[in-house]
Amino acid sequence: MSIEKLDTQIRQNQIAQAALDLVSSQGMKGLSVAAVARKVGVVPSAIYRHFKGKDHVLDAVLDLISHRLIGNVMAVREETADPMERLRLLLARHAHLIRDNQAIPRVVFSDEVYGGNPGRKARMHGIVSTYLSSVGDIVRDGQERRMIRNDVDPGAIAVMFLGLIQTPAILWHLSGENFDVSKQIERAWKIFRETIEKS
Amino acid sequence: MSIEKLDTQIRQNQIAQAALDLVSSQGMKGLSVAAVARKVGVVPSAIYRHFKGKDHVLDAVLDLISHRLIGNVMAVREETADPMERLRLLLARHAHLIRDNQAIPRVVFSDEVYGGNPGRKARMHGIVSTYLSSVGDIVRDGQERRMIRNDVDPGAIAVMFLGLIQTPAILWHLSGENFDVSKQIERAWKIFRETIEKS
DNA sequence: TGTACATCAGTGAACGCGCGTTCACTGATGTAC
DNA sequence: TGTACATCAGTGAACGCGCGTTCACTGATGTAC
Repeated sequence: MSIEKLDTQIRQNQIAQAALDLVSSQGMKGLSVAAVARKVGVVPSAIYRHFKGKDHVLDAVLDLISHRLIGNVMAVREETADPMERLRLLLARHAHLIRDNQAIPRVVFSDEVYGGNPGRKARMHGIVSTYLSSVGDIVRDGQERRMIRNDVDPGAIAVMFLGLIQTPAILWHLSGENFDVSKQIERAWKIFRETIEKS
Repeated sequence: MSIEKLDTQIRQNQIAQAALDLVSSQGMKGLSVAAVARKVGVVPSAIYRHFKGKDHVLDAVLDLISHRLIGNVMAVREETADPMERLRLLLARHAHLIRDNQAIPRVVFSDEVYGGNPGRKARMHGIVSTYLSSVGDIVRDGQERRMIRNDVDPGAIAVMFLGLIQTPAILWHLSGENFDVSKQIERAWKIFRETIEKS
């Protein structure tokens, strides 16, 4: 057996990504040190060369999720300057993100963050809050530019916005990936758009 | 130690309720046979007199959740005949339900139903679908009575409706129960109402 | 350019804990006589 | 009304499995000379 050695930094990235993939495909119970190691092509105990323990691997997964969310916001900011268009694109991106990374809802609702370690829960709260703030910023910008009605709180809009995707995402998975997310999102967006757009 | 014997039916109810409470307070990892037994006041192995195994206890929890949801729909149907008012009341009831039973999102997203046993996942899908159908029925009724605009699909409205609650519920928990769910729901409902109401 | 050495990623065996489940038993409860 | 018996809920010890983690080791890699 040829033993290949790689830098800790490379391994950390590989391990975090492998962990995220495992959670996406098999849920939190699929996130075992052994499974991560197998996926990376290494023996379980080798994981401890790069992470202090399983908990730290999970923290790295939170980092990945955080980066994905922030990345989507930055991407739509570059794609267009129109606030309404930014929201529409972000909606589509978020839908894709959750589809590709089913890990996200699973991690958010897992015992490990939802119920366990208070620090991790706070961290997840920070991630979600940051994301909502970004959405709120887009809305506020739209209000200032008189494109979005300004008798509504940007934060409230942001929360509703996120709600547009969550339920379809759940239905999509529960239905065995049969639920038509695109169609639902399209319909919901149409209604949502009329609602908040300045007439 | 005085040994008290109770009917299987009574015990099954006690066990299911204890299990639901445990998940609400400690998450899915708190749902151990030992913990359930302790809560009921019995030794772990006694659980097996009333359930074939832990999986069947979880199934009983699904039953409870299903009944709670259906119960809310039936309740608002009795409270008023006005479709719009029914939706408003259901929204409030659902918010309370999730607050009191944090088990609901945790169970829905748990590996046990979200990823594991396909039968259980299908069952959860049935529960959610039934609930959404009920909401859709209320919407359709409103459309037929010309109180809700009929250029929108009742099902799409139902999904959006559920989305109004889900995100606030998550934020409420992640924030350490600091997020003001009532305020968000109130604002969101106001916007949602204007949107779907026939003008 | 080649060699000796320090560093550290990777290995494999072993551990200990939590937890679901089994099983032979005990003794409370309700019923038939 | 009282007694014998069948039923079955409750007990406690024991098991086996999965899994996170530890530890002494091996040997690949890069560097100093």
